[in-house]
Amino acid sequence: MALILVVDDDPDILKVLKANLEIAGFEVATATNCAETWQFINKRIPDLIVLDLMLPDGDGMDLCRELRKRHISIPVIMLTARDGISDRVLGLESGADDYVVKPFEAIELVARIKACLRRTSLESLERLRAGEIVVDVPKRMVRVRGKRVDLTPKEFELLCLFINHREKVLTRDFIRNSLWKDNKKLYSWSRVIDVHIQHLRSKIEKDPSNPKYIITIPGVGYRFMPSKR
Amino acid sequence: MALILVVDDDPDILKVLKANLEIAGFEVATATNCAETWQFINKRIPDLIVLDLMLPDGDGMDLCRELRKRHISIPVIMLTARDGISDRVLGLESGADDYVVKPFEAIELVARIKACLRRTSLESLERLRAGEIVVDVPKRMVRVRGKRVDLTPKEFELLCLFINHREKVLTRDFIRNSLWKDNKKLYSWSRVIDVHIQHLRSKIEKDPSNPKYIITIPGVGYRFMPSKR
DNA sequence: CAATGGTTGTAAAGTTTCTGTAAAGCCCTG
DNA sequence: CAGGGCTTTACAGAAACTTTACAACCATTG
Repeated sequence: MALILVVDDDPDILKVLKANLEIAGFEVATATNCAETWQFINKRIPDLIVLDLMLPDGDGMDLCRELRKRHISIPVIMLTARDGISDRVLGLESGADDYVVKPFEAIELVARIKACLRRTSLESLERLRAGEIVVDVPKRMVRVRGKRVDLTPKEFELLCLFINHREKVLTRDFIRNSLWKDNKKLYSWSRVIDVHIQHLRSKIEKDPSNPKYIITIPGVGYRFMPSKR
Repeated sequence: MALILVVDDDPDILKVLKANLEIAGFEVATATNCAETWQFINKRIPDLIVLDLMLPDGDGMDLCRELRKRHISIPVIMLTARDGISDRVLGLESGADDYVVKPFEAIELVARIKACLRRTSLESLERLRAGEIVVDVPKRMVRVRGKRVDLTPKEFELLCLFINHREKVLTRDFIRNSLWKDNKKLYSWSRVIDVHIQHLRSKIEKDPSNPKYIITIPGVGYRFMPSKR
């Protein structure tokens, strides 16, 4: 059954929700703040997150946005305190899939969770495929020739970028602008990209010194070739 | 609208798929085995093929390989029986663009078909053509008489310049100002341009010593003539 | 008609720039 | 403070660019 991560700073609410969700047949994990949430997510990706808007060490919306930025696209249901319209709009804009206004009936939450899971399981388009490589974006899992491969966040983003722009030549400028958004500055002469390419090759190529997927276009950039049509 | 050819030996599946795809606005043709598939393809090339892996008179992958061998490069979506070994084999062997695991939701298949068509139809834009030469700019790929040709950055820029100014005589001054922007100085007596022309000719001309595309205009420069039909 | 000078084709050598790679340092988190 | 991930650095080798030298060609000229 599906694993639900519930994040709220009120232990009473957590207790009630956990009980109700388990009755409904879900596996339940809990966290009380942003730090714990990340900690959990780094270990195991749940199928859905129930997220309180206000957390002691941060904002639920920021957390949600950050999830999306890292290509973690599992559904998020927000718990908002008041039902001010602005909160709803903000919640949905931040990438949440649904929201429930406190105080709420546990039954309603369960129903929304089920609906959300049903909806998103159909949209399983989050699977990217290129030749012998299969990327399950929500689970952040990559298989190459059937074998599981663990990628770091940067490597994962890089691979997604390549697959979404298959066959096109990506300049280093383009890659830099895609993976190092505004806040993180990166000197134009930095060789980080090349190094990440090196790491990615060593993980997905059969013979990294004779790459079949990530091809170097000297003087320009790199090209991802899923097959040899 | 796009024409989809669905190949499956189960008439029930065919019926369901046909109905769903037509609702989605596609024109649908069906076949139940390899023989029928080839028969159809010889009459009319569809925009996309949905192909069952197991067919009564052959293997979907073989059919797919055969398509590629005949340079029919329309997208193929495979229907595979189960996850597991099959997708490893798929990845290794066939030239399919995507696959869907049975049993599947019709919605997912439609979504994948749309994604696939969107990808491949966008690709046919941004293309330059000149006689037997096809240049795909974002992919930086050049085909001459159907064969792939690798160009260095300077050669590529030079070729694009020629194609964009076809039939016109380009002086060396003009070429120098176009490819060597201000920062890079280039002595007026340098012969670099001639050397690059030489390299380009050796890659795109059938007989480099009797060029048909890049014609020398003595005392002036060069002219690109794609005219031969 | 042969000599001359200017222009282009061509191959090869010289030079510069770019890339692969390993190793080391940094920074954050647990 | 240990470990993992990210970034920098340094250097060797590869690729591309440029120069150079010479042959071929053509037109003009003495």
